[in-house]
Formats: sequence, C-alpha cells, structure tokens
Amino acid sequence: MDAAELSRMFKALSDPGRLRLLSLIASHEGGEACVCDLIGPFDVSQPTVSHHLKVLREAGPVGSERRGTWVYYWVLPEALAKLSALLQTPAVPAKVSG
Amino acid sequence: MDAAELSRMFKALSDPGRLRLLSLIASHEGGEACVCDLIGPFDVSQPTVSHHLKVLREAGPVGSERRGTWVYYWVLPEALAKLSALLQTPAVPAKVSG
DNA sequence: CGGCTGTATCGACAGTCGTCGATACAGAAT
DNA sequence: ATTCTGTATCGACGACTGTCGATACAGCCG
Repeated sequence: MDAAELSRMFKALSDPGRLRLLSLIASHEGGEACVCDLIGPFDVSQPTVSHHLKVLREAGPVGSERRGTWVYYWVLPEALAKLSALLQTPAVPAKVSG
Repeated sequence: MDAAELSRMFKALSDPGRLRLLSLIASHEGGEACVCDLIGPFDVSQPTVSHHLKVLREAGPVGSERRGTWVYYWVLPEALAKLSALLQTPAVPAKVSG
C-alpha cells in the first residue's frame, strides 16, 4: 500500500455524505443495504448517491452485489482495519515514507 | 466529532504529498521537523509545502511552533488515534450516523 | 538601521469534485 | 414483447483544490 493508494482510500472517506452512507450501510439490518434504502435518508439525488457508492466501491471500503432487481452494498471491515492500523502506528510509518 | 469534522480530517490525509509530509515529520529526528527539512525531499515549491502544512495543522493531525527563525512541525498521535479508533469499530459507528 | 534567510500569504490558473437532470441499462411482471 | 421499477451512466455546471511565481512577514546578523 503506497501513498497514492492510501490517499485514494482517505479521499473516499473525505466526504461527509460518503461517511454517512458508510455508517448507514454498516448499521443497516444484516450489515448490508440496497441502494433504495440509502436514497431516502439523504437530501441528494439518486444519481449522486449512486456516484458516491461507486467511489466507495472503487476505493475499497465497501463491496456490492446485484440480487435480482436490487443492488446491495456492505462494508468491508478489513479495508478499514488497514487504515486504522496505519494511523495507530508511530504515525504513518516507514511503509509510506520509503 | 461529527461527520463534517471527520471528513475534514480524512480530506487532510487524502493527498499523497500530505501523507508523505506527515510521514517525513514523524520519522524525523526528535519527532519534529522544520519546514526547511521538508522542502528538499519534494518536487513541489516551498509555498505548496507551506500550504499543505497549513491544511494538516488546521485539520488537526500536526502541531507547529516557531522557534527563532525556523518553524517546527510535529505529529499529534492523539488526533490520528481518534480516526484509527473510528475505523476499528463495527465500521463508522452511531456517533457518525446520529 | 539595512540586508539576509526562512516561512507564510496572495492572486491566478488548470484540474478535480459534488451535484443535478436526462437518459440508458437490468431484471421482474404482466 | 411491453411496461414498470431500481440502479448506473452521461453531460454539464459551479465550487473547491493543488500548484505556481510574486510578494509580504518574521527573526537573525552585520
């Protein structure tokens, strides 16, 4: 994991809406939510929600799958754990600086 | 810590240059570095480095102090630890969603 | 004081981001 | 097949970001 990939992950988390999406997904029943569950709670349009979900998906911290009509999203704790570990260390360690 | 403040922290970490700055500061002798130590290793100009340092300072994860001619920067592990803790939990917990 | 060095701010510019409405695609039901 | 609903993509727009050169500010040294 280099600085570029790291920064991509952080960038995905740098939008309040995406943080709330992540939270909403994680706290949803069964640990997953379909897009239709995520559109209601937000003031933004459906395309915008879809866009944010795409950003999260491509950055790493969520997975998704189509099941018939609906598309479900869930949080990938491993991806978040990696970031967490990096922040815990003596502060962004040699892996990044090298 | 609400979603807006969280996102500000993440945004500060969402630039590869700032991540490397953070790493450089943390790994520097004594845990702190003056700006002059940070300009050399980068391809960007001094004003740009200064700008990134300001972003980091205002977002939280670094502190700074002028000592005579030089200005020193150091990492604030507590700020990073907060983020780390949030990412560790069942994934961006109730504090954010509420 | 005047000049020198380290750092910050300013103004400008290109590029990216979040957002939207319109539209296309996917699957289910009739 | 047609139609309906859920989701994704497209094209466009304003706002923000990273970057720079020029310049201002701060502190040291003659």
